[in-house]
Amino acid sequence: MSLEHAILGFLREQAMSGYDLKTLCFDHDAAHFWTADQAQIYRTLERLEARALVSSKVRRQRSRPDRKVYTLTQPGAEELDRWASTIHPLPPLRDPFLIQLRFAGELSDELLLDLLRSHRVALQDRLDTSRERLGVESRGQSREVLLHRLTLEYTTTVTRAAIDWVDDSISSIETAIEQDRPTAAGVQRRLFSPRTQPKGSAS
Amino acid sequence: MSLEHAILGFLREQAMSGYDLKTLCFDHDAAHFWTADQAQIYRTLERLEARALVSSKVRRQRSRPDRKVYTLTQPGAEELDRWASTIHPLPPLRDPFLIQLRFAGELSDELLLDLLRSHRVALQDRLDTSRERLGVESRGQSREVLLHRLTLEYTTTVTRAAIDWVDDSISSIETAIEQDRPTAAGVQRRLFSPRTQPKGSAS
DNA sequence: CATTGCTATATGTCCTCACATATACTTGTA
DNA sequence: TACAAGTATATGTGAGGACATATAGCAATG
Repeated sequence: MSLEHAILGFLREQAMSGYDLKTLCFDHDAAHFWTADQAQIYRTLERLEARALVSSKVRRQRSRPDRKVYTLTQPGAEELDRWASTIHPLPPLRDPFLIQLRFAGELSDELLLDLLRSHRVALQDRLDTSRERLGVESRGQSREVLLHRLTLEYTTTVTRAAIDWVDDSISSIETAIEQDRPTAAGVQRRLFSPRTQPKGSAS
Repeated sequence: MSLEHAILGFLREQAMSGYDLKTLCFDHDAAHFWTADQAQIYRTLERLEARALVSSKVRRQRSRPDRKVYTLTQPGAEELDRWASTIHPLPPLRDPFLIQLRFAGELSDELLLDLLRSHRVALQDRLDTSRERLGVESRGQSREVLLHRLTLEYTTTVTRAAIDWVDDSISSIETAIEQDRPTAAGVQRRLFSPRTQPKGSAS
């Protein structure tokens, strides 16, 4: 499981509590390539401890709830290395926006374009965030920092490409709408408008 | 749910059985942006019928098992339109390969590069497949065909970008390895090798 | 003094998805 | 004639993940 190994990876870098993993690691470091909610992290830690891949000890704190600090064990480190050196099959793409686009045939032209424009805004926001992090977090030449930088560059590269695709798609659709419009002779050359739109001169 | 609406979308285009949805739609048409196994499709159809978004009738066949053909109902069409015109939040990126890369710090240089090269092969295969489909399936100017083409172009664009990223990453790592090598003076300038590698002159 | 917010862990529940298996009849092949 | 492969639907089960809620003490704010 990916989450299990992500946790093992973070614990290799530093012994931590579940709370730290959530707030420091999954909400920040790994936020651009993997998310996990708190319940999931705690239950995964339990499972990892049951399998002796991590161990925990409670550290009492005055004026704070106790912390359960998890440490990577030797078997845990071995499992992480084994997993990290295994070639895993590429999981299939899975994008709900493409379902939406694929079946947007009945939408009005304006609604369809709005959908794409909103998608672009969301992607641009993601791009801005990852670029900002690239500038701030990627100083240094250690192997760890380089690998971390590469994951951030992945997000920026792929998101940039997605934005380009949105722009091209908007252009394609606008062109199709243009060609669909009545020409000077008032003849509808191509039926691009959705079927729910008026089709001829009726109404 | 995305799968529900994908099924509604396919049924709007053509009344079909669960078997058809699996073999004709999800294994081909939608394979580049959403996959679904057979059990999932059948159970989703049951749920959709219980909510009256689709209706079914059994068509007896000689020399074949009966077919349960599903048709989109009016409420189903309305639900599809409603969903398709709603702006949905962008789901977070989620890529197991980036976890692997992020925690590949202990791997040998060669293993790390092999991982990236294998990933590149898998991506190239995906790119070839989607390009081929773009050439074959995207003839025509109807709105449906255009939208379908756009989804295929998404896959090619984003996959192409991912391949470029892999290539850049391989270069970055090779450069780092190069800089890590002992210089003419035999001095290790930078610790790029993983910690499990020999660190100094010990043994 | 009351409320909100932060630190910290834990549990319940539901949904989606994946994998395996069962059934049943037919056609094509060895 | 036996076996595999195709057509077609259905069920069992478990993993992974999302959301909500509970508990509990302390700090800061109004």
